[in-house]
Amino acid sequence: MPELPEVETVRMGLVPALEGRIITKALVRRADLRRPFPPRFAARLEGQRVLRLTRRAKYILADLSGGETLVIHLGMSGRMAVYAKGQRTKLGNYVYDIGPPVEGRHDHVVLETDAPARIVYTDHRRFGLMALVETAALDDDALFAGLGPEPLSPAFNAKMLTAALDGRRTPIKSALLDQRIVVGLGNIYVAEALFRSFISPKRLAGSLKPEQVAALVKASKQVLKDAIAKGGSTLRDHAQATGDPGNFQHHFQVYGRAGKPCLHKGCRGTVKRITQAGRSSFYCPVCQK
DNA sequence: AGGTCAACCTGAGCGC
DNA sequence: TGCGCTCAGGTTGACC
Repeated sequence: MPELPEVETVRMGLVPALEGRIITKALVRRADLRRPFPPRFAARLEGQRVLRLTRRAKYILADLSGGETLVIHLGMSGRMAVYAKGQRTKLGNYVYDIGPPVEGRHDHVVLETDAPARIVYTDHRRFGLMALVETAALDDDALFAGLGPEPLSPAFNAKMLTAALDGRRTPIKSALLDQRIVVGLGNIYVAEALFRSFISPKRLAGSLKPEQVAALVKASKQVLKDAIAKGGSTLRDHAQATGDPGNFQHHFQVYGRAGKPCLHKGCRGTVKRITQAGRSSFYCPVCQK
């Protein structure tokens, strides 16, 4: 599912239910996702107050009053949905109501807070993860050490990206997916950012001209901002914390548009789909060089 | 060292 | 109705 805009959308939706609230109950319905849940996971969450809810890369971070941070990754298909007390919400095939513990087959974690609210983590592919890390040592944890800068921060700029791409013989598509270079971009937004900057995904990372690097930085920031404003992109699984789908999929300019006309003004090209590093890339061979 | 690729897992969609 | 195949917002470890 989620690249930065989807994770950020979910995080913002969780704030009213979690930030400043006490986790009154935690239910963990299986032993693992992509990795095992931490030992005594539910017990370490219950009674904790969530001091703040932030995001780093594609991880949601909940700093807890006891000094640990709950780290959540949504993998490819993870969702987190909030149900306020007394509110009935239809999500997929299931109807939830706070009170009776009715969950679907892939609802792996349920948190309740004194908001009051119930938060349900759903992930049918189980590529997500949850971890507990000492807040003070967060940056040193293996999950975060070595991550590149946040794409929407000033730390992600042309100078920095030029240095990171220097000498790299991997396609620019692969380089941008590498979270050690810059975090948050995934298959969709890399395609969109390259399209907006007229750069072919096949170009070797180290071969970009300075003005192309600058354009890529600018386009990356802009497409991520645009997508956040639309609640992210829903292909299949992404949902905002309300359960509603995102809207940015209606604004894709190349992703998923193979065989359709290039949308760049004056370009008569046709969008092409190729496979790079085992994943689909979409681009216009005519105007993306 | 740097780069590519399969593996993790389930479900949806398609052709036959 | 069902089977087999392909594909899907990510990350990682094994391999060249």
